Amino acid sequence: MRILLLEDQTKLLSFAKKGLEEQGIQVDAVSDGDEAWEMATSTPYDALVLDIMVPGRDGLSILRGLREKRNAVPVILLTARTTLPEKIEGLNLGADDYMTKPFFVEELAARLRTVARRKAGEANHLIRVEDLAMDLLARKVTRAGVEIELSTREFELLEHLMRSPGRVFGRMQIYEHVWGYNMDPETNLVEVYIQRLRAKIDKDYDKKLFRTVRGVGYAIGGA
Amino acid sequence: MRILLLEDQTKLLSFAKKGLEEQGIQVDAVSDGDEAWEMATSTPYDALVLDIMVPGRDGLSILRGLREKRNAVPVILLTARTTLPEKIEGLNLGADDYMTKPFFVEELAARLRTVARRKAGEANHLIRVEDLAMDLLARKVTRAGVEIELSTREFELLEHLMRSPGRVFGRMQIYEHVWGYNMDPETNLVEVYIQRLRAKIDKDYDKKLFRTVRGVGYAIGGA
DNA sequence: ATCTTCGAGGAGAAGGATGCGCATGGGGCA
DNA sequence: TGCCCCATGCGCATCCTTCTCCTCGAAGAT
Repeated sequence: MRILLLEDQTKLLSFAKKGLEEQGIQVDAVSDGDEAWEMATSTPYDALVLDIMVPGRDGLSILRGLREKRNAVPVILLTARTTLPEKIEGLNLGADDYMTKPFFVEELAARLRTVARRKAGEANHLIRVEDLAMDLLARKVTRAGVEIELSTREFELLEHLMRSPGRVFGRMQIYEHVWGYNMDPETNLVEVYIQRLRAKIDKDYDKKLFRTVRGVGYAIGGA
Repeated sequence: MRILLLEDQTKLLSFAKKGLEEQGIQVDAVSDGDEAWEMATSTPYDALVLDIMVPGRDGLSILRGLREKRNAVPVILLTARTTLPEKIEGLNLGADDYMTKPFFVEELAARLRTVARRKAGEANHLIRVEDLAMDLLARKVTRAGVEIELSTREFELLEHLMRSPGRVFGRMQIYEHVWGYNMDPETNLVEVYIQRLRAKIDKDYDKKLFRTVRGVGYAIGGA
């Protein structure tokens, strides 16, 4: 799970980030609203935690903007204890939960898992590996936000690999899953398609996501 | 979230109740219109789902009665596939959305969350995708402000696509939603209608809204 | 230890076959 | 008379095969 955390008190920010990461939640931490907006609109997070009062774009404004763009990412708002009306407004705007500062990091982590799971039924069609994202419903793939055109076979092969990042698959295994029948030992289809995916996905980037394990098979990411 | 569900086919009623509750929606299920009226006027529900054709007070009558009492609770109507005029009448009476039976429970749940999130009274019968706008009430479609004439089938196919911008639908899926029964695998109806919509909507514009995903289906818009 | 050799496995490129989706015209039905 | 549906031919993206060249790594020689 990867989230964006917006909070302008840098001390609290780093404290919360650390605590959440101990619980296995990846956190991108920012203290400026405009920066948060940039990241929220360019990265498919599993959830956002937004402080309402921050420099730049405030949390409510970001939330409103996202919902107008039909972005249903789960959002938890952070409010000062006094600002009740804003809580209400936040929930009306489509926030999933709110927390009053100060808070226990453990509780924030628990709520994050809850809202992420609740939305999972609607939104678990996203698979991410590093900066590579696959949207199963829209059948689109992007790397670093740039869309990549894939044919049907290419897409399905990539999907299979991305569902288990880091895991090495043998050729037979891949063939059975993606093509659906037993492999003619003479063919090199898998190699050909791996090569095509490499050309489209790894070519323009320094960081290579595909990994060849000689004599065994292929894996994506996870290192 | 707690809702009232009125549907006279008891089998469908219990099935839908179960499905919605799995998604965390509390459901009071009734099969009689008079009973539904009693409960709707005495309990503050987050939304109502009303079948139009039921024994006792019918769904449209309940809706009308509530609006006359200035009750702005969100309402989704259930209609048979054939009854087009009643959809429009329902929207005119202040319904927030309609669904054609049979429907997928997940979709009903999604729409419930949508209408419940909206502020009461600002029901929105406009669906927009980029510069393409569909008015469900007036049953009119415009692109860049220019009105486009569509036949009934064309309209309903477009409506289905526009309700989930960017999402790719398979031919069978489309056929089941728009035509309502199982597809003869030999027909190419969907292709023909997509082609017609393209001719009317995409032809004169540089930016193409329709997207073909070979071997899978079609989508509209979506970034 | 380091270097050299060699075989198998993998990368890469290119061309033919396939079948999906586009396009269009015509017949049937309210 | 529109609208809906069916049927047919064609073009092109996709798929798969084939062939060649390159790379890796083991094993023996120095």
